[in-house]
Amino acid sequence: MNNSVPTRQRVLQAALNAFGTDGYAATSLDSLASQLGVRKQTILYYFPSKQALFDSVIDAAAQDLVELFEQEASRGRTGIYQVEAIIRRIFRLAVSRPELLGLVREVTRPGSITVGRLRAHVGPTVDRARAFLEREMTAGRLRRSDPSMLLLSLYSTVVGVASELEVQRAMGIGPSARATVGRRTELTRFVRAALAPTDPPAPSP
Amino acid sequence: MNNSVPTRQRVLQAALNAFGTDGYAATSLDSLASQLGVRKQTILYYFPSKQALFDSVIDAAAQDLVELFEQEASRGRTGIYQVEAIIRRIFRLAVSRPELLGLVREVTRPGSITVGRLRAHVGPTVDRARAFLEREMTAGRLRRSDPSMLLLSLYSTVVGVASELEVQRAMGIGPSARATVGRRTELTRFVRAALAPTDPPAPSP
DNA sequence: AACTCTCTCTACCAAATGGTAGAGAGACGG
DNA sequence: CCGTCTCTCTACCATTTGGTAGAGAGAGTT
Repeated sequence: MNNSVPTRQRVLQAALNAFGTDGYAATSLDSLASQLGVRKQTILYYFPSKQALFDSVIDAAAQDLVELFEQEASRGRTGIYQVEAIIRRIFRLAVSRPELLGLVREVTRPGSITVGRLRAHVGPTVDRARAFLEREMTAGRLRRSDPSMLLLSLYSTVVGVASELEVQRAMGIGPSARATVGRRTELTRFVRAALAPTDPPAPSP
Repeated sequence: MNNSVPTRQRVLQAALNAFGTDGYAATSLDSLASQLGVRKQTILYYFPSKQALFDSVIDAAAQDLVELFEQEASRGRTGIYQVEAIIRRIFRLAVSRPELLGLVREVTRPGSITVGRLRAHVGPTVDRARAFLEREMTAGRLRRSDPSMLLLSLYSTVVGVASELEVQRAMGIGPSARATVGRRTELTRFVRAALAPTDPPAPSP
C-alpha cells in the first residue's frame, strides 16, 4: 500500500480535492480516510484536527497559486499581453486542477474564518498585481481606471468563466475541450476590449 | 410567538438565509429551528426532509430571481442600457438580499445534484437573455460575439463583483456603501468598454 | 359533547462525526 | 538484544445529525 509518496502528502492531496470539490462541512475525515485506504486516526496523526488539516490545505494551495502566478508574472511582459498570459494560465489551471479554484471559492465564502489565512499568503501577490496594473496604466498601455476595482473585475470574470461549470451547462455551453478554448477566446476578447488603451466612443444616452 | 407570518414561510426565509450563507452541509435543522424559536420537528412537519426543504428554498429563490429579472427586462430598453439596468438591479440585490446570490453560488457548486432544479426555473430566462443579446448584436447596438459566452462572462463578472465580499477585502476594497457604488461604476465601465459596438483598434503583437 | 383537522411538541433512535487513548509493528542505533 | 522513534492500527466515546412515532392542544364543525 506504500506508493512511495509519503502519507502526509497523500492526505493533503486528497483533502485539497475533497475540500475544493465538496466543501469543508461536507467532507468527513472518515470518507477521506477510506478514500486513501487508511484509517481516520492516521490522518489525525499528521494533522491534530480537521481544522488544522484544512489550514494546511490552504497553506499548500496558496503556495501553489502564488508560485504559479509569480512565475507567470516574472517574464517581463507588459500591458494586455501580460494579462492575457495570466488568463491562459488560470484556464490551464482550471482544467488540470479544478479543485484549486474550488478551494479558493470555498475559502472566500462570506463569513469564512479562514480567509485571513489565504489573504496572508496571497496578499503580496495581489499587491504586485495591482502595482503592475497601475504602472501599465501610467505608461499608457492599459486604459486608466481604479486598479483595485479592475483587479476585482478581472478576478471575478476569469475565475468565474474558468470554473463555473454548472452555470455554463445552464447556458448551453458544453464541458468539452473545444468549448473550453471557446470560452477562453471569448473571455480574452471581452477583457481586451475592456482594457485596451484606446477609448472607444461610448454611445451617448 | 406567533408573528402573524405563517411558520412555513418563516422556515423558508431562515433556511434561504442559512443555506445561502453557510451552505447546505453546514446548516443543521436544529440550528435552524432554534434560530426560529421552534423545534426541529416543526420544520419536518412542513418539509419532509432536509433535502426537500432545500428544494423548496431553491424554488422560492429561483422564482424571486426570475421575477426580478423579467420585470427589469420587460421595460423595452435596448443595447448597453438594458445591460446596465440589469447590473444595477443585481447590485441592489447583492446589498438587500446577499443570501440569494449566495444560494446560487451554493447550488452551482461543481457536482451539485440540485443544479437541475435551478436550471429548470431559470432556463427560459437565460434563453430570453441570450435572444436579447443576439438581437441587439444583429441590430448593431452591441459588439458581435458569441451570445452564450458573452452571457457567461457577464454573469461571472457581475455576480462576482457584486457578491465576492471576502475577495474584495483581500484586494483592499472596503465593504462600505461608497465602495459598493465604486465597484458598480467601475464594473459598468468595464462592461461597457467590452460591449460597445465600436471596435477599438487592438494593439498588434 | 364528540370528532376532526392543523400544528407544535416530547421522546426516541440509528448513524455519522470529530476526537482520545493506547497498543503493535517495523526500522534503527547503541 | 534492547530501547526508542515513527507510523498505523483497534477500541472507544460524547455529540450531533436527520428522521420516526405519536401525544397534546386548540379551533371549527356537526
